[in-house]
Amino acid sequence: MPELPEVETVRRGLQPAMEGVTIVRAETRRKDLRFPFQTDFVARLEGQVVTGLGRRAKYLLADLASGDVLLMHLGMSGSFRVIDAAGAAAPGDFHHRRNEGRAHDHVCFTMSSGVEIVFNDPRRFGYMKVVAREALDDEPLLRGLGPEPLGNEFDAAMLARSCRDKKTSLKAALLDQRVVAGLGNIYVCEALFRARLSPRRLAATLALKTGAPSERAERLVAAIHDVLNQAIKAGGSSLRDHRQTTGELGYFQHSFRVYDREGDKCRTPTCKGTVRRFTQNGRSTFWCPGCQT
DNA sequence: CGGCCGCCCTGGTGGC
DNA sequence: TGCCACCAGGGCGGCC
Repeated sequence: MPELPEVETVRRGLQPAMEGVTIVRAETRRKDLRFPFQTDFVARLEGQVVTGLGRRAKYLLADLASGDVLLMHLGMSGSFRVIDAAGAAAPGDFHHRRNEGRAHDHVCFTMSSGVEIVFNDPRRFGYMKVVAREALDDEPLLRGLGPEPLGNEFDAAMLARSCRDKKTSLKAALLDQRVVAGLGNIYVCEALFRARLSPRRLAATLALKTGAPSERAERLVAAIHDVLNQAIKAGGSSLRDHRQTTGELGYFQHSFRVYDREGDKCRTPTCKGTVRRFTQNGRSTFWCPGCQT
């Protein structure tokens, strides 16, 4: 579920509940998520003021007054919900009692405001880790991440440079978090469609022989920007159970042009093609062979 | 080392 | 209705 737009949506949902607020109590309801919790996980959180909530690629980073940073990753199925002091999980919602607990509620933060923040993750591919801020540059989970796709340094020249010596497909290159950090299967498919580039095309063809970016690289960067910005504006995509922290659904899935549309008509007005699906590096690729070359 | 595969885990869906 | 195979948004370790 969570690619960059979904994680950014979660960050914006959690920010008012966390920033400037103290974690009074941190509770882990099992010994591990993807990895075992650190033995001092709870101790390093309790009593700490969250001074800021940021994002790097698909990671959330909560800065703590102690100088530690709480790293959080949603994996495939992780979500947060914010329960206010009255017990409502969403405005006007009085059906959810505090501490009621649902299946797969694994972590609960009780904030000094009375708000509870609950992390739920059925598949447990998500994880949390507390790291000293000065050790963040050496943190294995973050080291090696490529540029933020919406950041200033990510442009056609940079993308072409990091792809020019690759032997792999454009699809695989864009899913490689070292090339650009935060895209997943959905937004890679959508960006390639919008840039009219085939997922099978060699990544190296983003660079000219001189090493300069091809016009394709310019188109691709613009398409990545567009699709991510539009998805963030829509509150992300809700496939299956992804929700915002309020429980509301994002609605960008209605704007998909190829993802999950196998057999449907291509949405390019002048194209009579059909959306196709095939497996690439073990994952589904959706594309229109009529539009994408 | 680059690239690819298998796997971690649970749940929903679609076919029979 | 029940059962089962298959699929899913991520990313790591290990293998070639």
